[in-house]
Amino acid sequence: MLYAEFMSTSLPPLPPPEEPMGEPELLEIGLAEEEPCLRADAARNRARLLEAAGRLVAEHGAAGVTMEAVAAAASVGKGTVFRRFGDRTGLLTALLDHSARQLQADLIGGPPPLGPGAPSVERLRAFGAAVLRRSAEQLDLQLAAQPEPARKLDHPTVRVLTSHVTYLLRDLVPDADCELQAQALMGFLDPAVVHHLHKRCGMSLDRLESGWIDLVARVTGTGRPA
Amino acid sequence: MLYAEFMSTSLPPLPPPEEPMGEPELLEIGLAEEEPCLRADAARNRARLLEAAGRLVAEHGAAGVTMEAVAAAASVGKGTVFRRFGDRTGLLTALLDHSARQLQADLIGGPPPLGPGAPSVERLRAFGAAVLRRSAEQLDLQLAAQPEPARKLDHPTVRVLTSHVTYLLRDLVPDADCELQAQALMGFLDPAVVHHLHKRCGMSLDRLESGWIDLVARVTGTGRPA
DNA sequence: CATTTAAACGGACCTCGGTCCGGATGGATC
DNA sequence: GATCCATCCGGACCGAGGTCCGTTTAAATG
Repeated sequence: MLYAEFMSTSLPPLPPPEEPMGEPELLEIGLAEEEPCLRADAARNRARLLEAAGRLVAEHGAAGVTMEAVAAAASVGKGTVFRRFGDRTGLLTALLDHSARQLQADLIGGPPPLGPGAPSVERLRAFGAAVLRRSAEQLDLQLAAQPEPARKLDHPTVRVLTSHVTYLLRDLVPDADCELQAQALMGFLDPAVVHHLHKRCGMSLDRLESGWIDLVARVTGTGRPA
Repeated sequence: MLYAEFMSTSLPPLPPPEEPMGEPELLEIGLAEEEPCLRADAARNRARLLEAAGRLVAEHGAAGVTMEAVAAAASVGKGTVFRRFGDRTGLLTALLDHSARQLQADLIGGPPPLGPGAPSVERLRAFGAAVLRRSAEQLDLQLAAQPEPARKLDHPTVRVLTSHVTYLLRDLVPDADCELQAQALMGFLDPAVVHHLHKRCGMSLDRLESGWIDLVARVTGTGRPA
């Protein structure tokens, strides 16, 4: 099964989908689809809002990003913020969108070992390292952007990553229940876990990365890397 | 190292503690210590509030448990609810307290395979099954009771369970970084994950339980059970 | 241009979690 | 039983997220 095909059939709504689906070229499968065409003023305000939000994060941390504050900083009405981004989570997620797309692009078409070309085990190891690094960089934003627990795993961005892991696992341990094992692996990369281990318990990122490598080795039954 | 000793030294605040610590008998290590002695009226109100909250959960689900509603239902002032339980999370957690204590007691002193007496690998399998069952029963409450992501893993109740898993892993894979592997295992049992897989994706609890057994086998390097 | 309309705007308004503080009260002390 | 004070009580109050709706405006059409 082709990667793009797998990703597109494994992503859609909850009940596992059926339609075999046609073709690749659908790179940004799981990200907020570009609002097709925004009216000029809307686009301008959207840009203003993102810029204002970014500034607020830089100045006061994610906690300082109040919807009213953002609206004010962008000289825009509060309602506009909600219409454009839905809710606070949506706004914060939009702030992370660039790096999320970058990661996805690297997974799908970047150079090995993250992208295609390397053996699946190595891709899986590189995946964890990349996500760990990315989480560490933007931890407060990542944490603040999480929706309520009941929905966090429904979020397209997360599902794309989980699907990617599932895809790699299918290659490595075809007899296992890869969706479940993928979920277990992803759990380790959850921003909340990274925050707990790294910030609260003071573990180094290197240690977390080693933990990931080890975990991958155990789950896939491959030996530790040389 | 004795279990109680391990649990008590591995639990305290973030920076890994040192003091070797004295002795066992400290069963309820990680649960909200009983407020020593409550004034008569305070105790009465506390009971009323828990009863009212329980009723509201039963009637309208966890989402229907508003602090003001609980206060009203218990014929008590809103401030009283917060003084007693700190915040909404505290109230919901108190509602889960009984079952949490029960689980802890079973782990520490219950019959095998959950309690001591069985081989560690079997205890670990039983642990997952027990947590999975418990989560499934009280999913909405478990989800609603979660504090903000940045703190959820600091919660004593969670730390006790994680420590338990770490303890078992030390016996099974002494050379691994057991704290990290334990965290990975615990991730699979997170209510958010259970909710996603069971409710949203429609996987059966049996399937999740099998996934756990398999995960344990992989992480510990023991074969699948007979 | 004039017209039309879907889309965007903005801020009043609502709810809910959480805080504060002046007043009431349980219970220990004498 | 009178006194005293730590504790508790209650509800006014605040801030932040989220909704609503009457008004404005971009831009497509003729």
